[in-house]
Amino acid sequence: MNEKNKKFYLTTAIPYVNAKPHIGHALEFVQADVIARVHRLRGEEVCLLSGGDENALKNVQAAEQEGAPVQEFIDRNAESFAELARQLDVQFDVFQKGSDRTHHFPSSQELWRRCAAAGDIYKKSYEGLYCVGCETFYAVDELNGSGECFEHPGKKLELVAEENYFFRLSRYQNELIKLIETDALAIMPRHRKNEVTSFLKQPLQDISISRTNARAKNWGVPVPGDDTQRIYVWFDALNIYQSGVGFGWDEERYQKWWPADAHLIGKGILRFHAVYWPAFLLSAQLPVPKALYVHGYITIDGQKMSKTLGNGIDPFGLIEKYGADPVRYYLLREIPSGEDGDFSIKKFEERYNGDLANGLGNLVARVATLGEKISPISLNDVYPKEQPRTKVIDEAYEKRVAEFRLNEALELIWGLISLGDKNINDGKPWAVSDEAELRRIIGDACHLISTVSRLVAPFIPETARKINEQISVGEMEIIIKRGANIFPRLR
RNA sequence: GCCGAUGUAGCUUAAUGGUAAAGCAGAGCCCUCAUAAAGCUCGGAAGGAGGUUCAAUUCCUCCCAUCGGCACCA
Repeated sequence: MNEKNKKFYLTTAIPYVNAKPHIGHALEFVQADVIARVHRLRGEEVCLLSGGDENALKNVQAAEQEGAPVQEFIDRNAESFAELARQLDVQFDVFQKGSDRTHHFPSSQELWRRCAAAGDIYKKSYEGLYCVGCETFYAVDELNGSGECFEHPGKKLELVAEENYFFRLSRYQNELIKLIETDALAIMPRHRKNEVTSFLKQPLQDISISRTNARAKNWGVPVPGDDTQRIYVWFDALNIYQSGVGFGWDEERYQKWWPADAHLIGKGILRFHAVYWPAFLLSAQLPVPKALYVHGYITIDGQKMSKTLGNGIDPFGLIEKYGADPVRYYLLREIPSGEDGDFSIKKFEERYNGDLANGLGNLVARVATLGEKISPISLNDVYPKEQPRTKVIDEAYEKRVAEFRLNEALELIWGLISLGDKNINDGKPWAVSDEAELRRIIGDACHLISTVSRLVAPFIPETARKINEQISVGEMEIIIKRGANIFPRLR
């Protein structure tokens, strides 16, 4: 296989930047980073994209509430997301902002024009109950007993008719079903795919893809050829996946990267990615993404994250206290990749002490101490006996990553660590006086550790680097140098 | 309410139509190279009720609980 020339284009969801990032964003960033690093280590050319959904009305409202100019507000929040990525050691190749007028605006307008050219965009008037206080539309069942919104009781809602542009989603129903059933657009985990296919059994209704300037507060991408309307945020935000790699402004770049090999998203936005987005692309006669990886949500101490409970965990504080790798490790190991998971400081510290300090860190420390005296060890003196086992684990690992079961990939690696500890206990190198025998035992352990380091590298890159500083298996010899404990035990 | 998913040891996760596996936590033993680390042993589980089957944790039905979606809200 010629993997050297393969490209791999992965995206995170585009967070809307009306507030600072929380631990859920950290989860998604880290998961994406691991997948990207795995492909990079295979020698593929990788592009990992994130960005900011900045054209949403919520951003405008949040900015107003704070009394800040909208652009300034979203720039500040978007920067906070980018900063989180940096602190987590997450390497984004592109961070595409939705408010970028140079690249993103023309790109979204191009997508619009293509859909319009296909005859899939038409005007229709829409009627709804509008609360002036909230400046949003409400459905009847969202209102209280007297037909008023909960935020502004006593205030009558207005029946507002508005003319918007609609997208002929209904036209793509059959194509979408085929796409998803055949896994041309693969959705993982499996039950998320079922959710979408069952939704697609219902007749699809066309969706509105614009807002009047008044409702959009003159914020967002203008509709091509109609400056009284703005493009609806979802039509626009999804296109960040394309605008970030050149669609509408750099054809060569676009051809190189598109279609995306995978979009990593949270379960709450599955429909937009599995139905609306491919439909827009089909209409525009553009390739659709190949896969969706869907993760769950994080609870804190078993409870939903909520502002009113104030139980949010600040990812920045966590990284500052424990370091990036332990945070990455927890999110990747404790949270099943495609499911909901829980975060608590107690569990975090248990994972840290159990897996990182007593497990990985301790194994490296004991081998480094035992081996330093006889370093360097010539590879001629070593026959790595765990090689066959390593190979099996290697294959299983690849499979778990491809299936978006990152937590299980880590579980496999920790099995190898356990084996390393057991081999040392059995070999009792501290009691061995025969030097050849000692070299054999220690060399073996070093081989195993270097495998662990290689496998663990996409997950906890800084740790892999630290391991290699202490134990490095080269072409000819193994060099061992005892250093500081990689994960000092907590307490 | 409708549609869907999930429910396995104290916790986090596996596998499986035929004796339910692992890690952490707990108890005991043991080693001493290592971060009062490691290793070994032990106890401990399938939400509830039915059904299909020689046999169900696995397939089906119902109920309960949790979660998600129910479309122009990101």
